[in-house]
Amino acid sequence: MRPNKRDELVSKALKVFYRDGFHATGMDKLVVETGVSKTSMYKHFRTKEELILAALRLRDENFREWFFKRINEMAETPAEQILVSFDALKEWFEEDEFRGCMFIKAGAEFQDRDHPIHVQAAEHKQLLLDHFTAVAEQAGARDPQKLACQIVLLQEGAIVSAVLLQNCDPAQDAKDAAKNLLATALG
Amino acid sequence: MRPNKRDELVSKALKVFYRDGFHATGMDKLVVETGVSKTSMYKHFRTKEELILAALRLRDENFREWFFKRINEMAETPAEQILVSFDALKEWFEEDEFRGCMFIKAGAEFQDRDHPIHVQAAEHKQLLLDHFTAVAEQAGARDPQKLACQIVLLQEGAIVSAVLLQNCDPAQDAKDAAKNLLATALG
DNA sequence: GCAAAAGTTAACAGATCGGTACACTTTGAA
DNA sequence: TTCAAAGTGTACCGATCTGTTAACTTTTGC
Repeated sequence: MRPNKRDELVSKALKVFYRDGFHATGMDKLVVETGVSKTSMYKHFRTKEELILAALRLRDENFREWFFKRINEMAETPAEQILVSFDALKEWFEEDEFRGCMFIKAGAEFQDRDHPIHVQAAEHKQLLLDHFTAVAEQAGARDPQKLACQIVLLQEGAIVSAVLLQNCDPAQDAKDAAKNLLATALG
Repeated sequence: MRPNKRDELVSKALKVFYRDGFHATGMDKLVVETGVSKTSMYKHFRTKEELILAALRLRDENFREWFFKRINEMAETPAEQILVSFDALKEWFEEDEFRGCMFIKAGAEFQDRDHPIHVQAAEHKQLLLDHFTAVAEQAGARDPQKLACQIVLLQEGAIVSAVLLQNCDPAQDAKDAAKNLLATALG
């Protein structure tokens, strides 16, 4: 199995799953949209679930890499990095292909807490939380874990609001709320 | 058509959709779980989509009624009402049957912004936003709309975190963040 | 008590689901 | 050049999907 074909499949499947959802995307649609034959798909992945898990793994890597890189480009100090994370989110929200958070959607479609897909979605959120906990520590927060929970909570809320609400600017609102939190947690 | 049978169907279908998801719930499963014959279902609703819309309508009524009633029981002043909304959410999170927000899930399974189900999910969020905008006005906030957006954003974030994160207390974290916001918006 | 309304069971369409089987072609390295 | 690995197309499997049909029973209002 040449690894590039497999990666190509996962990368294209990711796009379709993100755009159309997991249950709503059948394997036959993936054959058409990815250009990879069904036989080949089932050589690489024994089940649709395995393919979804691989797509989520790739999404997790891609998103965190982009998110943290963008944050580092925009700010240097830990406190500023927390704030500009909302500017990065805003850029994401304004993309044409923006369709909300893939892991919130995965958790919504596979609700059983023991389901591998739900578990993997939760792991992604935990990784983000761990990152911002470290940043909050560097920033000298009184209670870094709590501050990080609150920042992540604001991020989740901004994403959901960006999907379901119009006529408002959730990224900006969340950023302003974060400013308040930082002032209290650091002051 | 006796209205109570129809209501019974919608009410039971709501439970199944909430527990198992929309795409994952077939009409045959609904026949078994609701005890209503398939023929009768399709007399009341021409399509599954119409049934989902009716279930979401009921959920919207039930949830807002419960939420606002619980808030009014716990606090009298507008500012306090905003704060105790997070205590009400916490009670919800601790229910055995808690499975996240039905409207976030509906928006996640039906992503097209023009899709009737997505539209209806967005309307629910807008109604919540309108309510808290009015409360923020009563509380004398400088920018009631913005404060309400932020409060709702914290609520959404708390719900998502309650679903996907463990070992943390999103309702409490969100409440503390809301305290900060209120101090700034009212001070 | 009787007709109409509302309900039931059960079988059935036609499409799609995840997944497999088989025969064939392309690719890459020895 | 050759040969195995990897990929393709297509037909197919049984199950399940949304939705329909027909014959029958229960409930309800008058």
